[in-house]
Amino acid sequence: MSPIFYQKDVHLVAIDCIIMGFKDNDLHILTARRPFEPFKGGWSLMGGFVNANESVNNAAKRVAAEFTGISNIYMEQVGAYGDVDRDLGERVISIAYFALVDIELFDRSLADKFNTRWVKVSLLPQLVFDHNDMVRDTIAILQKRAAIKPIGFNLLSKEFTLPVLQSLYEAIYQESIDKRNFRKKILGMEILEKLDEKDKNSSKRGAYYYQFNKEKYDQLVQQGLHFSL
Amino acid sequence: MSPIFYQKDVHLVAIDCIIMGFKDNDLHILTARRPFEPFKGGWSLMGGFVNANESVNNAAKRVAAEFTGISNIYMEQVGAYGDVDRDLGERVISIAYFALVDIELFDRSLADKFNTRWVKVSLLPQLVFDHNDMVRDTIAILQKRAAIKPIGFNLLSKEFTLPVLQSLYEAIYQESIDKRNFRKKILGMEILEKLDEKDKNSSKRGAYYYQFNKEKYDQLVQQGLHFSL
DNA sequence: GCAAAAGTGTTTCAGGTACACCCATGA
DNA sequence: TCATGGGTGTACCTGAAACACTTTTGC
Repeated sequence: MSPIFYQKDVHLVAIDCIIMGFKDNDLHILTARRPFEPFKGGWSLMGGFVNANESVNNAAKRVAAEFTGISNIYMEQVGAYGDVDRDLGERVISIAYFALVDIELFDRSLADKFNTRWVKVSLLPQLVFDHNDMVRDTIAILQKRAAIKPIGFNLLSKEFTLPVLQSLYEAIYQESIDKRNFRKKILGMEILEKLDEKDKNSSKRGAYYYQFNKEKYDQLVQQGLHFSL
Repeated sequence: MSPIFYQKDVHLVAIDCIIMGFKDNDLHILTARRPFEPFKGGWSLMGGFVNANESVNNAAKRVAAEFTGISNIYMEQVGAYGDVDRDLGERVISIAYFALVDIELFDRSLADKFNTRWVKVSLLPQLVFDHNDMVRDTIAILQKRAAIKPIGFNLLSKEFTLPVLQSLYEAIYQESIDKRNFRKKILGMEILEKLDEKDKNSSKRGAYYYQFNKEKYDQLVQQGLHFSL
């Protein structure tokens, strides 16, 4: 009667990573030309398989690091994708994760090695299998999460300007934000530290650099207050 | 170089269902005494394994139906749990789903067959493996989802009273709600239909029955408005 | 001196929250 | 008639949204 008396089926379990970066005022996703059949040459997310001796979370970290050259990447699980014929080659259950990286840290030599490219989310081509679904689900999660948790900073360098931070949130929400309201909100939380240097790359006047202060954020949370953008 | 040249590992993939019902003004979860080693006799969620020829979603539906006798259950994926040693017996990757059922439809004969019991969420005992994590994650998701999608009705009979609906939301949010504000909000959405009959079980005066009207809800959504409780 | 981006406060409005009394009925 | 839960409206307050001008500086 109980399952233990039956032979249980085993499955290939894959990882697919939606690796996101931010540049040119837009969210970008790392994509690769698929080097195998089926769909050889089609655009694909970064993938790999879960090994017997590693946790699913670690497999995701391994895959993300393999394709970016970055360790300690911020990642969250998107979900498991398990249609029988989702991978037309063979039955594979895939667990998707999104990763938020500082695109400056990306190891460009790996782009050649794996034939990868950063493409704007807004210009994403058709991807193989159900990878477009994974991206769609990721963006939905990201929009909700970034509004209530300070995870957006993972997409920026340690030091960033407020105009850049705002354009990041505009890219995430896909809508424009009022500059004064945005600054009021983010500065009002008192989780940013203003630095003395300015970034003069995008204006003559220059914009002050800021840094995210995790200690102050933790205090905020402990006081029962919440991040909200 | 590419993964295809290596032997890929295969895995047992399980389903664990957090099956939720509502009675006695409280959320309840269906639990079972585990009939196998390891942890034989420990409290467990409803589980099963994914077969080679079925989608993960269908496996979840199959498992939920098997233990409740109910088909067409509302379910959502919670996530994949993949620590190497999460199941102390063997390496099993589990995909958790929560299910919202009208507890009236539960087939009580199955409770004996599988040695299951409905336990209040607030009194949940220690469960085997990482099942308590799954429940915790489920409740977090449910609290967010139920606030913006009309999924709570899946926990009630087709006809329900406003006092019952309110106590459901109080159970989900784990906080009391002002009666007048609650009614203002839910009735203001105009997605409920008032019936002529009253429920006299819990008061002498009786409370009117209402029904969720999916058509009206869909209209609401199409107008760009949103469910919010 | 001008173009181009950075920086800065106040008013308005909507929606959430708080709150207390009458009603219907069975026992 | 009384105890019990069902049903109803308003005032207040907080937080979001709208909105325009000055500053800096490289060219």
